[in-house]
Amino acid sequence: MPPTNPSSPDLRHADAAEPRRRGSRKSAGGITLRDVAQLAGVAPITASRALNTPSAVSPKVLQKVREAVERTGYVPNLLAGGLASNKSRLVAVVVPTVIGPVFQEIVHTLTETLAAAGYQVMLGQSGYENSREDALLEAIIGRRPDGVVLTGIMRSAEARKRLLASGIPVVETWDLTPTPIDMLVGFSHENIGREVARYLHAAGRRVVAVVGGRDERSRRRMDAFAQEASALGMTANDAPVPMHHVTAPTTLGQGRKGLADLLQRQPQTDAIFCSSDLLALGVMIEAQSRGIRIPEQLALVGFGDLEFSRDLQPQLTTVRIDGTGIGQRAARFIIDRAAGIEVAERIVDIGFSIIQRESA
Amino acid sequence: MPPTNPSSPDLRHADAAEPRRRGSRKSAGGITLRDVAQLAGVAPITASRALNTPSAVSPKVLQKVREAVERTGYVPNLLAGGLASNKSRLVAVVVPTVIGPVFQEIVHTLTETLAAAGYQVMLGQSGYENSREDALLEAIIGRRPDGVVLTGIMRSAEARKRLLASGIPVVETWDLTPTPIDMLVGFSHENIGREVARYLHAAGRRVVAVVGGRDERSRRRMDAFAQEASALGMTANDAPVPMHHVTAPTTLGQGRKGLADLLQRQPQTDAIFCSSDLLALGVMIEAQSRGIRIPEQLALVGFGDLEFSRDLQPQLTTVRIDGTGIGQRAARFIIDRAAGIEVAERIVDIGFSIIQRESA
DNA sequence: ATGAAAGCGCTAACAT
DNA sequence: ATGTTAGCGCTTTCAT
Repeated sequence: MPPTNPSSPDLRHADAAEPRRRGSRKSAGGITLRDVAQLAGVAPITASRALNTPSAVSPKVLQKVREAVERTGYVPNLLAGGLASNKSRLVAVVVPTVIGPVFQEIVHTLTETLAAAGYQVMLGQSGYENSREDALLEAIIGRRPDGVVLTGIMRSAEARKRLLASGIPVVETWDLTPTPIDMLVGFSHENIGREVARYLHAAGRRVVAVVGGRDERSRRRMDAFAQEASALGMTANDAPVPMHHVTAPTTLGQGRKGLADLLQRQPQTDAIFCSSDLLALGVMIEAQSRGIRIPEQLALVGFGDLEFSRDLQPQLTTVRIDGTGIGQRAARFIIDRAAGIEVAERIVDIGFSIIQRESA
Repeated sequence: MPPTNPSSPDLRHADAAEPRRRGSRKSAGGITLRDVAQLAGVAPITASRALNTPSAVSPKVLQKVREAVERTGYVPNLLAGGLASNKSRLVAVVVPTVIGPVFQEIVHTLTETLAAAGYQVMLGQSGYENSREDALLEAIIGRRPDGVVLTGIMRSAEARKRLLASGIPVVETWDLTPTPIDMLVGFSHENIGREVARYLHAAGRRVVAVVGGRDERSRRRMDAFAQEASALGMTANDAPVPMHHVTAPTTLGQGRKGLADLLQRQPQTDAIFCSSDLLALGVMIEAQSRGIRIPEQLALVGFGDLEFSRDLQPQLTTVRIDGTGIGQRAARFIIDRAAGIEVAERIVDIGFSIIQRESA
C-alpha cells in the first residue's frame, strides 16, 4: 500500500515534511495554470475556461484571471493542452523542398491563414525521392496534428495507407486524382499541357519543342502537350516533339542549355513550352545572346507565373496556378474538419490560367 | 471520500461493472505504449526504453517490443512524451516571410539538419512589421520548443525580454550584434556595404548609385556603402550617393524602375549596388532595353547570389551569404544545447564573399 | 457559473 | 535490466 493516508487524499500538499515518495518529480519551474488560478482565487478549470471560452465565466472572474495572466506572464502549455484535449492545433505541411519558388505561395498562405485561426504549421520536406517519406510520416503522426497538407508527394502506397489509418485529416494539393486519401485541392497537369499546345497552335506556331523537369508532374504536363501538339500537326516531319529533360529543381542555366540543345536537334523550332518560368527565362537569355527574337522567331511559354515574369523583356507568357487559393482552401478544409463541419465536396479543381503576355 | 476502494488500488481495471466515476474519460482509441508493452509482455517503461534507449534493454526484450510495434503500427505520441520529459523536440523558425528567395536556404537547411537529429521545425512568419510579433511569440512559447531560430526579426524589446525569460535557447541569425538574446550566427551588413564600395573603387568606378530595400538591414548595407563611396570620392560633384528605395520584398520590376530613376537623377552613373539579385536583374534588363552595356558602361553588384545569377548574361557579380552554413551552425547550437553541451563562443560571424563575375 | 476528480500517454525518479 | 509510482499541465466528465 502506498504511504499516503487514504483517509485524507486532499491533504497531500499539506504534509510537505514527509520525505519525497518515489516517482515524485519537480516541475520545470514555469508558471502553470494552477498558479494563475491560485492568484485569481479560482479553480484551475475556471481559469482554463476564462482563457478558452471566456463567455462561459462571469465577467468578474474573467477579469481576475486576465490580471493574473498579465502579472505572471503565463503562457499556456499547448503540449499539455493538446494531450488532454486530443487537439494539437498543429498542421503538418509537406513539400518536396522549400527551395525554389514553386511552393512558396502555398506555404506562405497556409502559415498565415492557419496562424490566424490559432494553428501552427510544422514543416516537412520530403525531398524528390521517396526514401525519406516513412521517417517523415512517423515524425508527423507522432505529433498528432489536426491536419496534414501534402503538396505533390506521398507516392508510396504504404505511406498513404498509414496516413489514412491515422485518422488525421489530409489535404492533397498540386494535382488531381479521382481517389485522394481524403481531401484534395488541385489542378490537371494534363489539361495544362493540352491547353498550351492549343494556345500555341492558335497563335500560328507549327514546330514546337519542350524543356521540362524530370519529376512526374512536369512530365505529365509535357507529355500531354506533346500529344496534343502532335495531334494538331505541330511537329517537323511528323517526328515526335523534341524534349529536353532537366533535373528538378529547375534552373535558369538549364533553360539556356535546353535551348541550345533543342535548336541543334530541330533548328526550325518556333515555339517552346517550359515546365517553369525559370527555365523560360534561361531560354530567353540564351535566345537573346544568339540574336533570336522573341516572340517573332520563337514563342515561349513558361509555368508558374513567378513574380518577375511580367517584368521581363519581353514579358513572359505563362501558366498561372493560384497558390494562394490552394492554400486558403486547404486551410479551410482542415479548420472546418476540426470544427466538426463535414464538407460535401472533398475534391476541388482550382484550375489554372494561361497569362497571355508578349513572349507568345 | 471517493467511491474507490482504497484497499485495492490495483484492481481498478478489474471491476468494470462499477459505474463510471466522475472525471473518467475514454481514450481517443489509438494504440498506446501500454498496448505495445502488454503485447510484448513487459512494463510500459521497458517498452519506452526499448524505443528511446535500445542499449538499456536486453536484446530479447528489444526484439519483442519491436515486433509489437510492427504488429500494432504504434507511433509514439510526442505530445505526451514532450510533456513528460519537458523536451518537445520541436524548433521554431521565424522568418519575415517564406516568399522570396532570401531565407529559403536557411529554412531548408534547418529543416533537414534538425529532422536528421529527430527534431521538427515549426514555421513562423513575422511579417515585415512588428505588429504580429507578440501573437507569434505566444504561439511559439506555448509549444515549449527546444529552440528558436530568429532570422532578421524580433525587434521589439518586449518580445526579446519574453523570449529571454522563457529560457528557450535562441539563435539569432542574419545580422551581427554585440548583445544577442542568447546565441548568434550572422554577418555584418555594414562591412558588406563598405567592401562593395571598395571593390567598385578598385575596379575604377567613380560615380555610384544604389537601389535598395527599405528594410533596416538593407538600409545599413546601403548606408555603409554610400558612406565609404563618399569617402573614396565616388560621387558626382561631392553630392550624396543617389539612392532609390523600394519596399521589401524586392522585385525585378522595382529594379527596372530603379535604374530609370537613377539615370534621370545622375546620368553619369557608372556603377550600381543593388540590395538583392532580383533588383540587379531588373537593372540589367532595363539597361539592355536601353542599350546600356554591362559592365562597360555600367557596373552592377547584387546581393544574395541567387541560383540564377551565375547564368545571367552577363553573369552577375554579387555578395554571397552562406545560408547553408548559417542553418547548420544554428541547428548545431540548438542540438548541442539540448544535449547539455555549453558552447564557449556564442557569437559566430559567418562572413560573406563578393563573387566576382562579369557584371562588375 | 463553478468545481472535484480523473486521466490524456508518456517518462523521471527511485527501487530492486 | 526491469519494474513501481507519481506526475508533466492541461481538459473532459460529471456534479453542484
